[in-house]
Amino acid sequence: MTLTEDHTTTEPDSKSRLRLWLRLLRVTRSIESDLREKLRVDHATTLPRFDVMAALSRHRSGLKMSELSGVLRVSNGNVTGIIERLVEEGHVVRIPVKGDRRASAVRLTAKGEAEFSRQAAAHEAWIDTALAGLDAGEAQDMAERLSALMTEGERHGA
Amino acid sequence: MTLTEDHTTTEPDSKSRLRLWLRLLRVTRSIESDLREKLRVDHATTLPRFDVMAALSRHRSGLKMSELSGVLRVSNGNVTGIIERLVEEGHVVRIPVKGDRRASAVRLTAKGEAEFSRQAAAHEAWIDTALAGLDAGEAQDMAERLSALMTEGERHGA
DNA sequence: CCCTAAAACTTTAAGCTTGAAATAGTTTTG
DNA sequence: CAAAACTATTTCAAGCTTAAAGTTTTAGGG
Repeated sequence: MTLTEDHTTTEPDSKSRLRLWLRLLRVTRSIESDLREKLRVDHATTLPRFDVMAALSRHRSGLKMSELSGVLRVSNGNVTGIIERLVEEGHVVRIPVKGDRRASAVRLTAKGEAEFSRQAAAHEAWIDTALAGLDAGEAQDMAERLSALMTEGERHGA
Repeated sequence: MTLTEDHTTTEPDSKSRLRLWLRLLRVTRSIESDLREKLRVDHATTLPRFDVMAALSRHRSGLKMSELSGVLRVSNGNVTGIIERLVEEGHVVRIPVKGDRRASAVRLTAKGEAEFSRQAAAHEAWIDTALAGLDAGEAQDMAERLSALMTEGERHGA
């Protein structure tokens, strides 16, 4: 169907895509795994906890549990457990939602905010190192192609 | 330091890289999550199980437990549990390693091979759909950049 | 031979994750 | 207004994941 078809070997596009997928998986898993280790060793935390704090950091006024699981695209029950630990650590507080006794919202404490800014700085520096092999132009280029993918797929009502 | 620096806004490269990282994470997580669901619903299995079977499918003569965890880059204990379930399902068998009573190797059964080829076909088709937004050229391009990243980082002795 | 170090695994504790079932509180309807 | 339908969240069971500790076997000296 494509005009740029190679009629000699004619490897189906699905092969290139599969290869890309495997590489995508390898790269993100590798970086993610290093990231987890850094968070564990240097900050005594985990990636899921970091993700939750990042979300709360972008919403200083707090988020309801359901909003949080919506933003992070994870299950409700999942968030319950993570918040439980963040509350124990004193990084997050629960606040009742006025007018609805079923719901409760969560917000970073001062301690949580302070801790998160340290973590976020380290995180950004670390990602910069991990992706140092790409210059800003390449990075932007890839980011655009990826977001094109996302809007096309349009899954999960992103 | 770069010659292509923009002296007006001068956003640091780390910002582009961070954005790329977040998008990378979003895309792979989204696809992975759909993949998990497909495997669960259509094939009554999980991504880790699929990964193990894929590795064994590429090594028909079998792999020792340690080789398997090496190939998959996961911990030893992890593989133990997954193999346990694959054995229960009859998709994999353990074979003693002659000359070393500590070790044991694993291999796909006939049933395992048959089941895996069904799964692999569905998997490739599904990835093809998920990445349909990229043509073969773009896919190859991205794949190359990613592998450059991997060899540079050279982490975990890849 | 014996003793110690290393190797190949398995087990364990703790945390993440999901989908499904259970709770509790709200809203809609007849 | 009471029953039914719906929402927000938690609880549960099962599986994945890791690091650390424990087991069994092998390999190397002495």
